[in-house]
Amino acid sequence: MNQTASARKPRKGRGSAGQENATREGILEAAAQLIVSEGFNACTMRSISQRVNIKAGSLYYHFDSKDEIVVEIMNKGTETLLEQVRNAVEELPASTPFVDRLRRAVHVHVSCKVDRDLPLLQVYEHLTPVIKRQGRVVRKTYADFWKDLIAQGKATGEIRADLDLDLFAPYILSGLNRAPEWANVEHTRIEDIVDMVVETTMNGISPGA
Amino acid sequence: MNQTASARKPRKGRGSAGQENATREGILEAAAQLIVSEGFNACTMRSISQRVNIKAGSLYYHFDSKDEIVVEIMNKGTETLLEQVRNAVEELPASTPFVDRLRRAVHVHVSCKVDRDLPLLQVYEHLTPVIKRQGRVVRKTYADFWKDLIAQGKATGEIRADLDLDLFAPYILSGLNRAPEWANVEHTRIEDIVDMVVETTMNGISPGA
Amino acid sequence: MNQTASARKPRKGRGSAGQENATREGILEAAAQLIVSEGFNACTMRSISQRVNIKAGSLYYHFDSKDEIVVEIMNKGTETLLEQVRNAVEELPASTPFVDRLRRAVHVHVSCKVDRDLPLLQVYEHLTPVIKRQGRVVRKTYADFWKDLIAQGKATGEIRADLDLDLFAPYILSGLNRAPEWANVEHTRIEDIVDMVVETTMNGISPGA
Amino acid sequence: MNQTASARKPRKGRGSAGQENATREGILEAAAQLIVSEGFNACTMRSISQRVNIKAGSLYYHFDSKDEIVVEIMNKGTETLLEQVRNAVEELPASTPFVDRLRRAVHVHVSCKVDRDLPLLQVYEHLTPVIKRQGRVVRKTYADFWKDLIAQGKATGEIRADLDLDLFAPYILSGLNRAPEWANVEHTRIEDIVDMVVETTMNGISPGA
DNA sequence: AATGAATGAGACTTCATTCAT
DNA sequence: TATGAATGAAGTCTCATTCAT
Repeated sequence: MNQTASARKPRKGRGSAGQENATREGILEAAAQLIVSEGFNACTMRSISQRVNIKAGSLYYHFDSKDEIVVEIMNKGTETLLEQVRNAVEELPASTPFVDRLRRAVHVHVSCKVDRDLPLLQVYEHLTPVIKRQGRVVRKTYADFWKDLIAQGKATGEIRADLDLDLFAPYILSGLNRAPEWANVEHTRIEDIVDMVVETTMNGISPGA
Repeated sequence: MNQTASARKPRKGRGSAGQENATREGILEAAAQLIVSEGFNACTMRSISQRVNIKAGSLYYHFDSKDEIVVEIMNKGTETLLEQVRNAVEELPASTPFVDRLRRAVHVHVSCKVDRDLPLLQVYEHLTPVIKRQGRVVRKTYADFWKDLIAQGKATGEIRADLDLDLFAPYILSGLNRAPEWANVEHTRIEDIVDMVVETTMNGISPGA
Repeated sequence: MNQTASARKPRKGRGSAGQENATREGILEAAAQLIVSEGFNACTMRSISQRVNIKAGSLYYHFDSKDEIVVEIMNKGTETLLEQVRNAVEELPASTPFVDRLRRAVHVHVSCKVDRDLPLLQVYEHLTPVIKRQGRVVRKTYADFWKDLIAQGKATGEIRADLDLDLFAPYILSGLNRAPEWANVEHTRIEDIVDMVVETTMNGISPGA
Repeated sequence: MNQTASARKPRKGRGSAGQENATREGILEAAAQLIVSEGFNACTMRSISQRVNIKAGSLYYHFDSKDEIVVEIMNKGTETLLEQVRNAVEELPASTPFVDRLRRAVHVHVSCKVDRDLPLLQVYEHLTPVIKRQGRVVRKTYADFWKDLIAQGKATGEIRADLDLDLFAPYILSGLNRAPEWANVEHTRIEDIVDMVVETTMNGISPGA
């Protein structure tokens, strides 16, 4: 179910997982905050360790390398986002029209990507392609969710049958992912962003629609 | 026209500007290639200097800092892109319908972003938000071009009057910029990408269109 | 008999010495294997502990320091070697001529130094002079055995009376100790090595002999 | 002629080789001194750099890695030793009997291995097998010199024809190399060592000789 | 007996930058 | 214009060791 979880170190052992996980999560959270607020280069093992109040070397008790930390952050971010969006959409009544499902998904996605309390979800945009590559698998899972979502619209005839989902899904996600970058979040209401995206996505920008 | 030109070192002074510029351009080109092919972290002052066949310290005769190099690359990339796209669109007869202008712009934009011979144009995606911020001004110029383009469509009634360009322009650009990332360039024809983008942008994905 | 025994931790106290010793030996064996197969630097407290299936910190219940481990290995190696060689020689009938005693000693020494199942005996060559210094006492015991052996030859007139044993004994041992290093053990029969050593030692390399 | 020389970095460029080499040599010398006097582990990049009065990072201008330094020391040591011994032997009149050639070679070898002013020549015994392996080639050259030397003795009938040089040469060298270890250099005259080695090597230890 | 977690010292290395020549 | 040599700050990581539990 959780694809990266299985890749985690089996260190924790028996029941003390609570405590163990606390430190691990703390490290991930701290690193994510650093990346998002100060930039990727400012996220050093030393700066991370300071935020968690341990010494730099101690990080290596919990992770094998800085890379492991970064990759786990990246994937956890995507996983969390998937969870949030999926849950929100699945909460909707089965009869909900596609456009409303879409709106819901877009809304949650953008909200999350902009929420300062969820640094893990914003890390992605700060990473270099070289690192991003290590998140392909998880990211594909997320893209697949969107493809499914739209495919359902196709099935009910609410979406054009000839739409190539393999092209369209990543395309729309690219636009959404950069919301924090292009929308001056301070001065734009999320609802306006969502409305614009949903409206143009469904009906396009030509007046005939 | 060249907004960063004023930031250049006033050193050149005499008449040998030709020679000077050659080296400058060489450095920028080399750095861009490195960033694109090996990743931002692999682009060090030394690796750059090797590609230009000089020693690391000599770079400082041409640039004040690495930052200057990177920022200039970034901005030059955007400027070149703007030039390419603008020229292509302006070449069209004045009577060209909006949808064809759009198609032209999208085509050139995507082609450039994917062209391995134009590393400067691909650097942007490899940069961290922290650095990207230093390219706001030039990037705004490029966004303004797109806003203008669409605004013309509005003026002729080919585009819905209520479209908020301040939101829509950066949104569509985000999707386009990441084309190299989401479209498996090896297996997808650029024409297909362009068609999909133009079609959904104009008419949306609902079947009514 | 066991000169390092007195250096051991007095912890064991009670009666569970059997169990205790088992772990101690296991640790020493594991460390020796590591040193011999992966090199001295690869022998860390953690790598040792992994081989014994305990955690690094637990090693300190059995030993005070890594140094203690290494020194004990080194000395145990020498002690074992002494035991082996001495037993082999003492098994010989009292009337055995010197040359055959020598041959026996050389044979056992070289065989042991080359035997992959006796890592403790091969550790010595992997140590730095700084550490080796801590094994002087035990090593002197071993050298004394050889001096005695040759002295017996002197006593029976089978060896030249003017030979300075304090110089010669360590000299010949140096050559023997490095057998694994200089003899390509894969392609040389131990018997050939022994024959060469004994022959040249007894009669020299000049043809007159 | 000099097998490692060609492996050196071609950095120096044109004529300033004198200055360049000075620093390089200084670094090697300093490192060798550290290894010999304080042990291999005490020879860190920092401690080396302190002795040369530069900062640790600056060492990397002259060498690519610590390994390169150590390996070069090791090989330079062997090469120098070869030079010394070969020169000394070749100085002898062509008519010099084998035993005197041998004595000369042994003398120079042992003297060098014991001379505190030639730290490079003593480094070898402080190295781990893992590192030593990287010196095989050069060391083979040295062993070959000794094989040649003895082979000449064979040719003139001064040495037994049936002696297996592939076994004997490395064997005798092992003993000689450890001279500093086994001979208490403070209290033993080098001449006595040499005499013992030459005498027993030529005539063996049996009285018949 | 053993472990989980951490420490502190220090290892090697990289890199942008400087500057006399 | 360019270089050789160095710097200083910082980076990631390793390791022997400690100690409360």
